[in-house]
Amino acid sequence: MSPPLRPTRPEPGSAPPGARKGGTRHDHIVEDIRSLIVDGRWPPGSQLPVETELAERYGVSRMTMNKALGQLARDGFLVRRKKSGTQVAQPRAESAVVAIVDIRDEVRRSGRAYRFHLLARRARPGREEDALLLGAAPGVGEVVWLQGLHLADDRPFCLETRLINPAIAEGAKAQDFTDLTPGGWLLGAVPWSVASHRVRAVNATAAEAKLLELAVGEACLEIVRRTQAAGEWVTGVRLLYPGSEHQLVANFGPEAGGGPGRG
Amino acid sequence: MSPPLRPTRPEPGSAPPGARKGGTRHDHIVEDIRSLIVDGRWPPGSQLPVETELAERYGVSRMTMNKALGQLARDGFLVRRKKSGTQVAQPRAESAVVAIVDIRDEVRRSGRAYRFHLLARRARPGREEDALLLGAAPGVGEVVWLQGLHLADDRPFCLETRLINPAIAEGAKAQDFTDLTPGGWLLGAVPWSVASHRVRAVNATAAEAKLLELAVGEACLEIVRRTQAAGEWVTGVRLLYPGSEHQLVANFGPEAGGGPGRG
DNA sequence: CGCGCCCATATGTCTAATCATAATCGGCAA
DNA sequence: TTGCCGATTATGATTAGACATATGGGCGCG
Repeated sequence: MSPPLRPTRPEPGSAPPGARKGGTRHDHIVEDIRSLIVDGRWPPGSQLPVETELAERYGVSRMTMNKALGQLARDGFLVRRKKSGTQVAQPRAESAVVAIVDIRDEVRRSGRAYRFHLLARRARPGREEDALLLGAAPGVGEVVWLQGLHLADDRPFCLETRLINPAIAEGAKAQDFTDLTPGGWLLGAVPWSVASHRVRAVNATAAEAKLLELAVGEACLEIVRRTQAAGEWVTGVRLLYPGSEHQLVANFGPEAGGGPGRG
Repeated sequence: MSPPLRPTRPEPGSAPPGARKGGTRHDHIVEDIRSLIVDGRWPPGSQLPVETELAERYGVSRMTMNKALGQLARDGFLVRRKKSGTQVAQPRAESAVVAIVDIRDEVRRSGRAYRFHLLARRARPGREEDALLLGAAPGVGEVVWLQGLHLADDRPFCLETRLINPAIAEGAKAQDFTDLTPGGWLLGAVPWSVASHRVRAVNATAAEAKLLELAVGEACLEIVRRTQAAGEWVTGVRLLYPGSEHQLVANFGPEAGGGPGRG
């Protein structure tokens, strides 16, 4: 069950108390310990010295050490239990997180020119098939349906099909989406959003293939995002990427922690 | 650009100082403010009272309030800048995180019986094509190559192709994978792992389609995971899911935060 | 009127101290 | 030997106080 060698009381490797140059003290400590763990110098399951001793070794107060250890625990690198002390966490599952980023940023980051081309827009009553995009029936009210193409260097990059709740996102009927993307506009117009995502692989239909300039049946990455605000649905969108064009990438440590920025 | 109504100094809604029942004080405050934000009562961009005032209203010290606000800022709900004070964050991008979970857990959670069927295993010198799975050349040493099928109720669920570094993962040549999955075995045998993931949509080749009992060319979700330990590659794996079978789901708040557990 | 300096201010960080909580360890008794 | 119970101990939470730092706005000078 357990590897042959597993130390029990690791030393805080190369951590001379006065050797930091930038950042705050507990940030420095967090980075130091994180590297010790990721590099394998502190294997999972190994016991850390007690808080007071670590604080002494790093030359900080127990509170500062506590903050650093608490952060590492919150990020999934450490497991802390009363009395038992602090241990390096075991990698729990082959889980990961994948970031889905904004399309415009994505295109621009790849050094290509971004453009959005609105293909169609209609205001119509909600239908039953809309539930596919929204997860639930849109209700009796009117919805705004639209379809557009995200272009990278004027070549198709992603096909967007979207439903907007005009009751919440006013102006959706009037908004000109020739330059601004519906997503970007909504982000500015709607107060808040909680969303759920679904990622699948699908074969391109004839219509989709034509718009994306693909062969019929080519594998595409489908991302469906449903956004809510204050309990009401705001928008449902289906993004279709050619499989050859797009990929989701994640680099991560033990659990999922760390995250994008760190403040 | 901005919504018509946007309060500037919101009140800490239903937060009487003595009305908490469980959890710690700053956890309670975090939950309270989070709900205020998610419910839309504190719209993005609105200014919060200063730390000292909030601390007074909640009946805690500034340190505790600071901890709560710092946590909310770390999770992306708030933006804090010196002098300017604390504001509710604008939803910055249409970004999300998607969790990739362990296959066995995944199958079992869907109520089906899980089984792994090893198709082939070979120990051979590293080749140049292995870089596709590992990101870099495997070096001069020997590698263990294997292919197997994850079955749900004895029907193909996922095709796994894997390379293992036997120098690190000893026993890879001898291990019997008829019941235990290679991924599960590696997690127990190898001390630590840092991994990178890539998710794409691909069309099934003839060989893949036959193994997964699909039509040739059917869209599949491809997940490539490269795992390292102590700077050395441990394993590279390619998981191929039929697009109709598999989907990745994410539910999330404003940025990516919140995460799995919080305690 | 415009530019730049200065300071009030709000957050950021850190400390020492105290109380709370939980879990382990060891002793004691049945 | 076994089981229970309390003492020990390590983390967790919280507080008041102090200093650091950045910055936005006001004020003065050119």
